[in-house]
Amino acid sequence: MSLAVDDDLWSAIGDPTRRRMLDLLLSEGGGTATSLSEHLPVTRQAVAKHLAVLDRVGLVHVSTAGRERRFRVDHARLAVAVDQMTDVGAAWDARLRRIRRIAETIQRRRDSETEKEQ
Amino acid sequence: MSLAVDDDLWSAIGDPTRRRMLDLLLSEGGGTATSLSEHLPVTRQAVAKHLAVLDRVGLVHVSTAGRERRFRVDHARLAVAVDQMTDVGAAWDARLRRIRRIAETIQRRRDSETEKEQ
DNA sequence: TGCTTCACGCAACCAAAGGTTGCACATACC
DNA sequence: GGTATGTGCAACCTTTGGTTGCGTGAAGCA
Repeated sequence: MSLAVDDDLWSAIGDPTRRRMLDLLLSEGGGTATSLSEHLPVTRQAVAKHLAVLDRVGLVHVSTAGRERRFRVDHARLAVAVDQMTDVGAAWDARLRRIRRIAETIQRRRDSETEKEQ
Repeated sequence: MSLAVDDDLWSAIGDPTRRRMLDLLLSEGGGTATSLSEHLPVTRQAVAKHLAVLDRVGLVHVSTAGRERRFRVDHARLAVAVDQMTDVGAAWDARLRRIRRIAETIQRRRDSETEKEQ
């Protein structure tokens, strides 16, 4: 059960605004702080801070073109993040499934015992 | 592509400490603020605050027994959270997959054109 | 009964994160 | 040159995750 999750990467995609930013960057094939802020309920400065966070954990990369700074998603890195999410989800799912199975076993055993008593 | 994620629920499981708390509560079938804090690198008070957050979004429930307040995981609610994680992961995975497929198509087209030129 | 122990809750306080406004600066465009 | 626009930087505010300190009430024991 490899719950060795990269907390930095996880908390980077944990923020709702940053998740939406990644969505936008993916669907539009890149963007700037200004262009992203136009599709989000926060200011350009807030977006810029989030982009800095995403850049620090390697989820996006910058390329300066004139007075623009265009960001695009690092697909490989995002894939790693997706894997981590899937892993955590699968681990919990398995655990819940196991607990339920045990509960059902106990219930069956109890049923058969009341049957004997009758 | 239902990216209608419950931000409260998501950010509840977004915190690393809270994720570990849920792990502990699941594996030990419940616990108190004090018992959890013994397995975590934070104080009982910090754990208590996290438990309040988890309680607010319905991921755990309390039952008072004497001077103890025992918490246990709401399995159904956690399953919802797991579903959301899986959904987001699947959405991004699909998007990455589609982009890669398009890129490959373009590459193939380019290859066949250079072939013609020769 | 009375004293001690232990789980909790509450309040004050602190640092980091997410957000805002305001302003200075550089590049593009007329 | 002058104006518009994309950025960066700084100050500031609020929320959140964390701490310490202290008061209280139920359990357990002399």
